Amino acid sequence: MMMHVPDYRLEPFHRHSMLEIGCCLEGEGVFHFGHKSYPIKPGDIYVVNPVEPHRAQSDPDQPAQFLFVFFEPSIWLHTDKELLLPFLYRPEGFENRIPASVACATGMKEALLIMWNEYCRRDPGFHYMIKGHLMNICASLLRYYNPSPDLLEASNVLSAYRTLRPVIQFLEQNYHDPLTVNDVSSVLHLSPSRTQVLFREAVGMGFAQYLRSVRVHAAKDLLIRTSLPVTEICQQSGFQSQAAFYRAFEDQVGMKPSDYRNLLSGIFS
DNA sequence: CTTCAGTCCGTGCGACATTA
DNA sequence: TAATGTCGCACGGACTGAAG
Repeated sequence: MMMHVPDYRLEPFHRHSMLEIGCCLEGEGVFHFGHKSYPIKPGDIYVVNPVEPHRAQSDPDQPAQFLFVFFEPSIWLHTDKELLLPFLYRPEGFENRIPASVACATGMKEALLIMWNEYCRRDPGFHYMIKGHLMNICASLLRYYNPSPDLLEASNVLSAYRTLRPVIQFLEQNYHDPLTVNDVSSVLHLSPSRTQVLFREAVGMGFAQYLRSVRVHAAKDLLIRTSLPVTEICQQSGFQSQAAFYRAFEDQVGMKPSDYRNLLSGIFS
C-alpha cells in the first residue's frame, strides 16, 4: 500500500506487474488510462490491471492525494478466482473510474482507509485484516462491474499473462528496437504462433498490434513532454518509417501527431 | 504445443504536398 | 528551399486455422 501525490507535470505512462486499486482522498487532477482521461475528484475509485498503461496528474493548485493498494492475482487465484474477474477487462470500453457519487465507492474508500491504518500500525494479524478488507473491495467491484462469469477464460487470461509478463516488460524497455514475434518467442522458448495465441489471450491483441500500441504511447509522451520534431519522435518511438508512424498514430489516437501536440500543449502548458 | 500453408495487413521506400 | 507531413504501392512478416 502507498500514499502518493502525482506530479502536476505530465509523467510518462507506466504499468505495474500487480493489480491496482486507488482512491483519491483529496485534491484534483486528471487520470489517464491509455487513450481515456478522467477528471479526478475526491472519493473516486480507480481500477487498473497490469496490461493498461496509466498515469495521474495533479492539479497544480489542488494536488491530488491518492491511496493505492497493489496485490498479486495469485492471492485469489486458487481459492476465490471470481474476485479477479473485474480486473480481466479489455482497456477499450472499460470504465476505470468509479465516481465518488456511486454508493459502493464510499464503502471502498472506507475499507481502503482501514487497510491503510492497519498497514501503518502493523498490529499482530494486520495482514489478515488487510486481506479481509481487500476481499470486501474486490467483491464490491465484482458487483459493480458485473463481469462475465467465465472462470475458465479468466484462468486462461491469468495464465497467459503470467507466461507473457517477462516479454511485456522486455517490450516496455526495448520498444525502440526493431523487434519481431520471433525475437520474443525465443525468449519464452515457445513457437511464434503459440506466442501469438498468448498475446491474444492476455492483452486482447496480437504481438504486432501490442508493440505498436506501446510505441504510440511512447510517441504521445514525447509529443507532449518535448519539443522534438515529429520525425525524431517517430525514430525514438521505434517506428522504422514515418508513414508507418502516421498510420499507427492516427489509427490509435484518431488524429495526426502534429494535431495531438497542438491540442494537448494548450492543455498541459 | 508445434508445424505448416494460405491470407491479410503493416512496413518501408519513394514521390509528392505543404509550410515556414 | 529546406524541413516536415502525407500518400501509394510492393513485399515481408504477422495472423489464423488445420493437422498431428
